Amino acid sequence: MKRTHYSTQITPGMDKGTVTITGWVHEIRDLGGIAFLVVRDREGLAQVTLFKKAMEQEVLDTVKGLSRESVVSVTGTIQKMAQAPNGYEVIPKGITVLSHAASPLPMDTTGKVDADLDTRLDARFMDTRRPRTQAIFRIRHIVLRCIREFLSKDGFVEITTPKVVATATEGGTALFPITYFEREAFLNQSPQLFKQLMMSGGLDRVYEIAPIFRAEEHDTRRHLNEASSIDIEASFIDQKDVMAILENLVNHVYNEVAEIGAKYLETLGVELEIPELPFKRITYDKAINIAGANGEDLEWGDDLSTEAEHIIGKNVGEHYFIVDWPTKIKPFYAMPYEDKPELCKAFDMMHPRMELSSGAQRVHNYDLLKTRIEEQGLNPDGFEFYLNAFRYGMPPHSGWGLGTERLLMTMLGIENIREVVLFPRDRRRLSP
RNA sequence: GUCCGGAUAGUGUAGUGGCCUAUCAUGAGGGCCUGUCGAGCCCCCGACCCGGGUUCAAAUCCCGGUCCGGACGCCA
Repeated sequence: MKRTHYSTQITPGMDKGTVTITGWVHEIRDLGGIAFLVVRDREGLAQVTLFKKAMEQEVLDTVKGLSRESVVSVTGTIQKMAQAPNGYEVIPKGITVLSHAASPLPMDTTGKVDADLDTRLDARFMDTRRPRTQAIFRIRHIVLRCIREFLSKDGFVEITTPKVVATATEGGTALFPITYFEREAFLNQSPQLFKQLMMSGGLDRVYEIAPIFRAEEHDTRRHLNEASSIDIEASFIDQKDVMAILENLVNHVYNEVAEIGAKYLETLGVELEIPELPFKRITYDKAINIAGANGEDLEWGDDLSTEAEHIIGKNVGEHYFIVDWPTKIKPFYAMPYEDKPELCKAFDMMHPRMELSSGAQRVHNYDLLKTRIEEQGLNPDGFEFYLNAFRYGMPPHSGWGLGTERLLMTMLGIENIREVVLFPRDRRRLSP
């Protein structure tokens, strides 16, 4: 039962060697006197060939009783064979059925018949057996791993902040209320306040990759109610510095995926276009002018509409930053320019299709922060745990949050955000 | 939340009033076949989302519901 090799670790050069492979019955092709059993594991496919005359009856009986997607262990001899896929086949000595799969299957795993996304998500355990779906999640792993490597190398300390929080007073998006013993609590919408606390806390540079929860009833291909956010916060640097970190990170991730994930990109039929450095910078003023010149009129101080994002994205054609936003449409913690306080040191990082990230230099002055909270129509009393950290030595600092799913879907040209999350949570789906 | 579109075998589909005892593929069951690789061939099984209405006649038209897709809105 114990595997000696993944399917792709076996080579024709191992001719006559004995191996044990494990996996799922992908297909059985019975030609009469000869039969082919294709076993699929995480890495690929292996062909097991049965010459019926030369095979023990026990092995033949086992194969006869096999259903597609059953889990098997096959021990046999490697046969170098030019006609076989991968140049080798396994001549079995013994086949063990570890788990018998019922039929009919909830969906096809071989690529012969499509399934709707909804069907696939209902049967996600089977959907991820498909090479295509598996490729997406293997790339997701590469992305997350190399982000951790990149930030760690750059001096960032990985932290974990609470997802269960007490107050709904952070403003903006709607929160999911939950019951916390005898009190009401909420699922956190962002690690923003906590990562800032750690600037006062002296960690200097922190990052977190964790779920965020938004109770908005948005129902689009680029929104989720539970998403994964990549957040950084760093002291003694400004918004321009963290923008440089962000664009370098994105460029690095693309390069790593192109190299390490080449096999999976091929499975997906994706030719990665690596975004060039530096990303273009356009001001908010220029952004609304571009939108206006193309028929989407916005008042100064409006947030960008979906249509405006598309127009500007098409106009720019590659990753870009929008900088110098009106202070009033950015959160209270974005730092206003000293000489022009109606603008702030906030930025959005955009892919032509959608927003990927937003960030800013933060307000680190207690009085200004308190004023800004009030100006945004919020009550500073609800922010005591947060504001307190600004009273006893808070360094200037900056940071951003980057949507993992949006990074992935734009990278891979995937239309629906649900494709890049194993078990997406949206307006309707809560299971599995 | 608003608007638009949709729901037919396990899966993906064709079918816009009678020719539907519902198409095709895949799949399941059975059979033939010693080099398949989306194997091939033969037989067979399996479906009109739910409720109401119109009509001589409804998968098809109308109304309500449920579910799904898309756009927009909402969105640190």
